[in-house]
Amino acid sequence: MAVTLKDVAERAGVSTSAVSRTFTEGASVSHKTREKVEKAASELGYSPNVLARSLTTRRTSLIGLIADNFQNPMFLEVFDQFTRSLQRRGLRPLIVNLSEATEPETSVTMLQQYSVDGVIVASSTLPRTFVEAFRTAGIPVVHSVGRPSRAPKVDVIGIDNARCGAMAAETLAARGYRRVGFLAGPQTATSTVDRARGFANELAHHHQIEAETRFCDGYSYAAGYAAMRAEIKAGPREAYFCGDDIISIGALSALRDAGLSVPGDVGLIGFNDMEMARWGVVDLTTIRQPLTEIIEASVARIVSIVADPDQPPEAMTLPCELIERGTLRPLPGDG
Amino acid sequence: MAVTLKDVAERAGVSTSAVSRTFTEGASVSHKTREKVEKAASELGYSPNVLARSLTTRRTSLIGLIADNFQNPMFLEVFDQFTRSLQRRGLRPLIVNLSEATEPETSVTMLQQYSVDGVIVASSTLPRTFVEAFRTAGIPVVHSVGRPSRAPKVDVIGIDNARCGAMAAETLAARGYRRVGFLAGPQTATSTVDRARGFANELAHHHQIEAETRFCDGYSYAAGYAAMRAEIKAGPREAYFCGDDIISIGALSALRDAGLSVPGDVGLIGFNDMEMARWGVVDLTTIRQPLTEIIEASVARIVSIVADPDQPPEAMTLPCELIERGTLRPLPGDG
DNA sequence: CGGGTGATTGCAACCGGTTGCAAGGGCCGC
DNA sequence: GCGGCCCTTGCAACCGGTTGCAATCACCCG
Repeated sequence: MAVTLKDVAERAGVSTSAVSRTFTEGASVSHKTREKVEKAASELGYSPNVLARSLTTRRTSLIGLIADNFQNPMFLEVFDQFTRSLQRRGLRPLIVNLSEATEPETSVTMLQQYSVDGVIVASSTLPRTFVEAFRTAGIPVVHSVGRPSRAPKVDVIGIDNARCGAMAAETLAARGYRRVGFLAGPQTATSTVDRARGFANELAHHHQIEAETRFCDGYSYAAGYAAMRAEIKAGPREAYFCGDDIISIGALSALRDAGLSVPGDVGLIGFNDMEMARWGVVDLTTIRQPLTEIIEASVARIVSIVADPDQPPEAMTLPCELIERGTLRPLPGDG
Repeated sequence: MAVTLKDVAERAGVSTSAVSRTFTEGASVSHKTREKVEKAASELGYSPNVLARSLTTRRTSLIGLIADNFQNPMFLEVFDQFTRSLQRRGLRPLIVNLSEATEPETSVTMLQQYSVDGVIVASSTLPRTFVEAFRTAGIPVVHSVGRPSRAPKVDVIGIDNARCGAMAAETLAARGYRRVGFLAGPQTATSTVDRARGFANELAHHHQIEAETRFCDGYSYAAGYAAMRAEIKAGPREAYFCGDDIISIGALSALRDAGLSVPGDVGLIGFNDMEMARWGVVDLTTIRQPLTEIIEASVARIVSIVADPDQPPEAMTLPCELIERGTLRPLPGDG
């Protein structure tokens, strides 16, 4: 059916090695042979079978891309950037949607069966052990949007979540909010735990501020909406730090549905600065996570590990910044 | 490095064929041999190399999934559902992000090199010829969210865009709007052209209604926002049919930013019924595209074609329905 | 013109599996 | 106890490539 190396070799009147070499960068082929082969190949419409090649070269250019959150629109940006970045380097993303099953073994086995060159885990909620399972299996892996630590067991690229929590706390404090809350992500997500810790630690310096945390079921609109409904029922606080922009938007909707205004009645500060935060109907004050940089670094890192697997794992922490928009009241004396 | 068939065979004291057969459904192996092999395999942590196997079986379980719009949050739902649906059937999605280059040859060659079993093109904007290139190359292909037609050259699963355009027109007419507009997608997208035609044809029955079409740069928030800005500048119409929910949301934001209320000053009806349309801050009246059904049917179809490639291509048209929310004024006499 | 050099080439083994075929083995009935 | 049948099993060829090695070739120099 498909045209093979042998077909080309026959047509060009050379050995299969010659053909193979024509398609292998840096192999020794004379100009004349190359011409004959290329002519035959293009007449036949030949292109080498990457999978067969991978058997001997031990390179598939396949990269497993694992994600577990398809409810958060930010992940479309994540996919867009990852797929583009990988493609630009000639790599192919093999997607694993982890929404259904989360045992590491399944994913490890599956990606092993496909001989992926490496794996990128793009999740801030998956446990560290999940990611480590790949390294244990000898598959190069990078944890993107993960939780950096000292002496990490796998490569991690992410942000200082505790620092970000503190940043949110400072921001709320500076605006004079006294009764504040943290609408956190799921309690099992390390990112949430760190943000909560940073938030609480910073607020400990501000004795007049009283804070409370409520965990959401997930990083999703529905979870944010439900959490804010519960808050409203219990009597809402003055302002909330939300563990993710999408939670903010859920909360924002719940507030508006309840006839409360933002930032008039309640202030909100989100996290991520996804594209929707900029939308006029949302206009969310938030803490920006440098997504593009994280993704670019993750891809660069996996490429580097694939090329030289014996590198010790590193943690890379990228800086976040406050993006002020319209969901918090202005700084006192600011107009 | 990795453990192979041969390692297992040696350890189990059997031939490689025996091992291969234990891992092949329906092959003839005695209970005793199978036990020995399974024991050895699990001790060694063996799992067969799918790529090597594919060389002889001619099946990779790889399905190319091509998309060209990562600006529209609806596509996260599309990815979620496609990846899950494929995984459920033991298939692996190989993503191609077409945002950068759109020559069919590149994608065809690339997917051919990876011996994908089939390809799903998930786009309502890519030209038909793009999809047909796969069939020409002998790769099973399904055009999902495409434009069904009589005697299609490739399998297509989609909706009746003209009918949907008409539905939008009827809806606006019934609510007594007189000066209406269509904020269309890109002029090159067949989906847009069909919707525009249906919209215009239906309005032709309503002589008192005056309509106009404005094409957007793409199915994105930014495009919708910009288009509505231009409309406002030119003096906005009473209501708009938007070629996509995301365009509606862009338009909605532009209207609110300009101090206009929806549906008080301007009415909006969208298209797709993506999840965000349900959000409180959006609450968009829209025409629902049966995404889940389209995706499920697309996957079922590609599986069927892969199993039996000689089927003539079919077009499948699924029904849409009006979802009434809060961005159009009520029907006259409706309260 | 012979020997030496480096570039080019083909052979054959190999990558990790599958599978047609024929031989071997167990079990049955007679 | 024997022949026959069917289930198991291993051999070896093959899937579509790559690559070490040795042979060949062209060319240069003395």
